[in-house]
Amino acid sequence: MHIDVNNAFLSWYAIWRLKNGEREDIREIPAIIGGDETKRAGIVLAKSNLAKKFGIVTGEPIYQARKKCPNIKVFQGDYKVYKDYSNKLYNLLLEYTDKIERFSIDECFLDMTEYLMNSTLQEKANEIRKRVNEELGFTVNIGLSSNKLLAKMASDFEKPNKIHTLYPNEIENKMWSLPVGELFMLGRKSVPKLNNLHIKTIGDLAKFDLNKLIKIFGKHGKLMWEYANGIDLSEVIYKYEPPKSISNSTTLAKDIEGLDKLNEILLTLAEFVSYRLRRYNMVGKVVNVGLRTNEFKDFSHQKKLDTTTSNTKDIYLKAKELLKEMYKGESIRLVSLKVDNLCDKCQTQISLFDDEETKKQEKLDETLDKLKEKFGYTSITRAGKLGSEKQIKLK
DNA sequence: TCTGGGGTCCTAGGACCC
DNA sequence: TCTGGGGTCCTAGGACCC
Repeated sequence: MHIDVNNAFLSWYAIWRLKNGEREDIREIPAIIGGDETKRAGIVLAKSNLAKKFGIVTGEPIYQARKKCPNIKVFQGDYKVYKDYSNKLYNLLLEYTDKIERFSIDECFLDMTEYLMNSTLQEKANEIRKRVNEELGFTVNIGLSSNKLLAKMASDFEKPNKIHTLYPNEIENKMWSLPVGELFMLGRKSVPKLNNLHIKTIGDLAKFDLNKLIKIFGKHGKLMWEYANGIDLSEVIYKYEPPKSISNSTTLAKDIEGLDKLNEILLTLAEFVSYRLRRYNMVGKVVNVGLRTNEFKDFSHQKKLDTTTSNTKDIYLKAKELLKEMYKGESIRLVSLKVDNLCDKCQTQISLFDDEETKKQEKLDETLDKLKEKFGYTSITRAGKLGSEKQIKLK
């Protein structure tokens, strides 16, 4: 079973508003959830069905959406609200099976093979659909099949508040006539290449020569052919999976130039990334700094650390080093900082060079973290980044 | 006031080793 | 007799997802 919340961010924000005394249901008007335009984050994150009728699509700039529908209402939404409703949904689903994969904040896969008791999958799905609507106040689409890929494709059929099946014997009828870009994992780069091979529909792809696809697309070629034929052997991953990397990035309110200013941003990011790392009780081995120029050119550099760490200072110093070697004076729009190759802190060996300075830094981070937990993340900050604080926002 | 943010996985080239 | 054949690790860039 694949469960997908209809217009998740917008629906959730709508019911939160209603609960907080607003009369207007933003699901019933042309409305979108969007980022902050004054901070150059003005893109459409979710849309109401009426907004969709104007041709507004997720990911496009808000100003473009306004051109399509001049009296569209724009809301900024609230990530905490989304998380809250996502958890409510998850808890309801736990009544049906504990084999749930949280694929994203608004999508779940349920392995129902051992949990049907005396009812059919259809009956269970219908009960879930109804209960979510009545008890939580929003709607979901549910896809049913014998594997994850087909269930996911099924939940994407007609919306909202609907249940669809896509069993192997239905593939030809229900899936093969769709445009090839509708297939999961076929994005905006692959579609034109496939079209050039005269592959327009998922059916065309399914019947295309597998070896040719592998020659052209490598592993991805095999995957897309299997998906087009409804083949997917992957399991529902319901056990906790620790993250493999942790990153934060920020689009700056204005382009900036110069190492000093960029370093300030890096420090803010290093503080946040390492704070999150410590909250997971993990350490990382690789630091990666990414930049986007005002011309939307992306580049990045990465380097291994001598020892795994979650220290703000270690990560910041390495990031600074990377920035220095990659920065050639461009005008910068976005800065990102990622810590990669993570592992549990308790599994790592204590470094031979775990000197006094490292212990001091750990103690400092620990103290700052406690203050942040108690008084809020922004309650305390480093003097070295006071200038950058207003230019970037972190959740 | 033109184009977010957080992830995972893959590929290709180069360094280095025996 | 111009310069083999494995392998691993590291890095940069890119595709895709929600």
